[in-house]
Amino acid sequence: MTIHQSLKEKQRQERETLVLQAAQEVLLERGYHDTSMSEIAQRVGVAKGTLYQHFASKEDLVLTLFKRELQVLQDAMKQILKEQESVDIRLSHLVDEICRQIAKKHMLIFMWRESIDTGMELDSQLQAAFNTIHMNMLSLLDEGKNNGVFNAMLPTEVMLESLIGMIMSRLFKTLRSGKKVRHEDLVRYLKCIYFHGITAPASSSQAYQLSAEEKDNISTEHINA
Amino acid sequence: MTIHQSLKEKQRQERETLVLQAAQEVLLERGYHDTSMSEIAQRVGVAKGTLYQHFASKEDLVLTLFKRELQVLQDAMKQILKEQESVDIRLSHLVDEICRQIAKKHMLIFMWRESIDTGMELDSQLQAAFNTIHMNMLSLLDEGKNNGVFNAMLPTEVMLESLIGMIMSRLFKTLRSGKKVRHEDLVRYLKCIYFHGITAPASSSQAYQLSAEEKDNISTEHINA
Amino acid sequence: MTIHQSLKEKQRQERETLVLQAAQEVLLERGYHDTSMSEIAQRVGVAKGTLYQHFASKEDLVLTLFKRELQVLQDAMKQILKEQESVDIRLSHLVDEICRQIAKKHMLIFMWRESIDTGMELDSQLQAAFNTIHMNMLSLLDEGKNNGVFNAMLPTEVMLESLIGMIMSRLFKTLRSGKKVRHEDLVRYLKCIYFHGITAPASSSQAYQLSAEEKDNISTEHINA
Amino acid sequence: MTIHQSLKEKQRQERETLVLQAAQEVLLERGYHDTSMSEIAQRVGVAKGTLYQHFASKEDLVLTLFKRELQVLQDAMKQILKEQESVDIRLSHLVDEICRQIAKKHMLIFMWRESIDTGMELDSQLQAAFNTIHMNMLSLLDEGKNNGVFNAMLPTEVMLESLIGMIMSRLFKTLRSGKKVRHEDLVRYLKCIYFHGITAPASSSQAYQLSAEEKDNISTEHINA
DNA sequence: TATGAATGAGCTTTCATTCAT
DNA sequence: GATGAATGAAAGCTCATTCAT
Repeated sequence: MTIHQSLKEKQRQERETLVLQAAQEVLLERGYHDTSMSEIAQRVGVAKGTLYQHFASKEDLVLTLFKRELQVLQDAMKQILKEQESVDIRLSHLVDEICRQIAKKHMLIFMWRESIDTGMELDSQLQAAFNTIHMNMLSLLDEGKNNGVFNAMLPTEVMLESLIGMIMSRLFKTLRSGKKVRHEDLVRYLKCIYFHGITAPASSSQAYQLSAEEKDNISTEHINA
Repeated sequence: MTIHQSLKEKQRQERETLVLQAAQEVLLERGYHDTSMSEIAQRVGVAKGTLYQHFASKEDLVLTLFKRELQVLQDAMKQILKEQESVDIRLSHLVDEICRQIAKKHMLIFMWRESIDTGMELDSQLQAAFNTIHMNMLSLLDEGKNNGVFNAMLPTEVMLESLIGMIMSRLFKTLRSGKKVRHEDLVRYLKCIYFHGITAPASSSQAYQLSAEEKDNISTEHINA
Repeated sequence: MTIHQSLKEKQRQERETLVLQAAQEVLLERGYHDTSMSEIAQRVGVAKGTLYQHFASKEDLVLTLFKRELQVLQDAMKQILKEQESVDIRLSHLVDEICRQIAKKHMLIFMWRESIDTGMELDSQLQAAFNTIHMNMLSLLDEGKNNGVFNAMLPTEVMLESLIGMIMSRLFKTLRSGKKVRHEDLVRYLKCIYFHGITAPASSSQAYQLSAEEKDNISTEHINA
Repeated sequence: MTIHQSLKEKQRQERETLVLQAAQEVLLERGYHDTSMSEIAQRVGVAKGTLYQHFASKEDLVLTLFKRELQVLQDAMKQILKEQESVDIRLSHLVDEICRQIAKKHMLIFMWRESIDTGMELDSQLQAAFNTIHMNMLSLLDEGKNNGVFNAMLPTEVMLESLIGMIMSRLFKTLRSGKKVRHEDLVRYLKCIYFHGITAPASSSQAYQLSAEEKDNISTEHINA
């Protein structure tokens, strides 16, 4: 009986995953409003009604998808935060991870936009997930400011939002789709700008230059990570 | 006769402006798809049909709104590009201007998002306007790279997209709505990060430091908040 | 004063005629439902509101147009009926006249169709006009039957409707538009069929005869009705 | 499974037929433009949306109805053309059939009118069906002319259009609705006029013949008038 | 439990008619 | 009188959701 149930439960999970994958596809192709329950059902190969056995509504379906995606990010983040590295390197790794997930599917960008633009009342769980990520990143930035690694004169919130803005921009859609820039390079440039700005490194004093040591560090650890 | 006509024309313009304002409101609140012609009409206090005397369709209405907003930006940009200042200062002024416009109404952010996310076929005029702005900013960045002011190792496109990403983020919506940061400070921080990155300035030289003038302007309470 | 009034009245009449002409044009091009008051007004070069000073409604406008057209037919008919000719020749002339009017503008066909197909409640005047024409033609046919010129076994109503059906068909639209047949020939063929049928003229024997069986089947009660 | 499917399919067909019947009713009562999907739905007793599960659009619904009706005519025509009878008898049978169908529901008349008057782009299938019927009738008439049965001096197209005009007139609507004439008689009269004209048959023996003198009279006066 | 036809609220758009100027 | 912007009822159509099978 238990086995039977767990088998059924397993099948249920599998179907749910299939639905979420199909939903992701359509969502990314058409956007929230032009995504119809019919099309999702069709892609999975089930009837519309079946979707409603897994999800209470279209919104619920999308929210669930969002949560799963966020969970992946949260898990990766947990690992990165535990690393025995300096803040800047941990932050660098985190950026790598986010960009990697974005590169796979632009779901993160999509979520971020939808959750802001539409009224789609983020339910408490999703809100919490966003908050956790938010807090963790703020902590990282604060730690860096306390350590003298990051500029203490910048409000941490502004630092965070700037980073998210840069990452969640059209960068990946536009530049990657045109095949102009390799993903790794793109991320490296991004981090370079975020950490050091676009101003040219001072030739004489090396203010903006990276020391040879630092360069090695970055190219091997931050950038190539 | 001329007076009569100009009076009617004036009224027409006024009503059209009212419609566009109402549309802007609803658009910002609900997003394109959840904005209904009914609600716009209701807010202006006219009948639905009246909207169609000014605009051929919902899309036309929104596009017109977009064009007006972009025109303001384009005009300001024209002035700024003519300034007899160094590239970094001109770019700084441009960022000021964009942020000022965003602060007034978040229409720019909205436009930028909608124009990317939705298929809403940007008509050729709007496309051209976007391109002009894009080109001008790329020129500015290239000039800076040639002058040795900006980091020549960064691809100009990436520099541009990063800037736009930072500006068009939730920053203004989130931080300004919470009244945590004064607008001027917010812009200053933003530029600081974009130009110099979040890394702490090297102790010796002042490369990453804010000018004395700038420092004074930044109220310490906010920075330390 | 009277002169002044009559001048105004004259202008009024002229404008009304212009409106009716424009209406006719659009009606013929697009059909009743796709004819908009706006387009009529535009073609005349007046404002929509002006139309309503002449006609109470769109339906009234069209009805008035119909009446004028019918009046022309009625007047011509009056002359023809007075002719000192045999019935068949008078009928022939009448057919000529109707076809001539149709050829000028297909308004007659249009009227006939609209007045049947749409519910457009024919107002009493128009009804009366139709009736008058109807009666006159029936009289002509009856006279012919009494004179032994027309086949007395055919119910007059059927004779009339057949004639109208033939005339008001696609004939003029189709054949004339393709320039296949000259108008005069077309009318001649039409009358030939109506008067003599399509059967080949008997060279020797019974070309025009009905079989005995058919004759028996025609119930005399109906024919004499 | 098959049984289950066929049951569903059957129900589907039934409902579709109901919709088409209701559509036919309203169409006949009000004409294409004044027929609303709402009213059709109301008469069937279903929601508006249901109609769109069967037909892609209002036009599609009507076109489908037209095709079904034409198909019935085409099938009957096929049989008639195969008959081993003289052309005039086959044509006579064809007229019988068309009139029979018109008598049942005036859909044929309606179709014929709408297809001419409205721009309703007859889709290629319907166009083809119309053409087939057209061609078959022209062939029949030509055959008759070649056989010396029909008057070879009349253009076949004119013969055809005259016939259609007579049949598709108000005859059935008007006369049948007044119950003045029995259907069979009506058709017989119609054919009598079409085959032999309204002119009285020659007095002496041959019921329907014109004397040579009369013939001359008509051909010179009526026809050449 | 899966199905998919049915539902109906709600959307964009049209246009005859009105009425303040 | 002439004007044409404003009106608003009504149309065709969509799609998330329900529910009988």
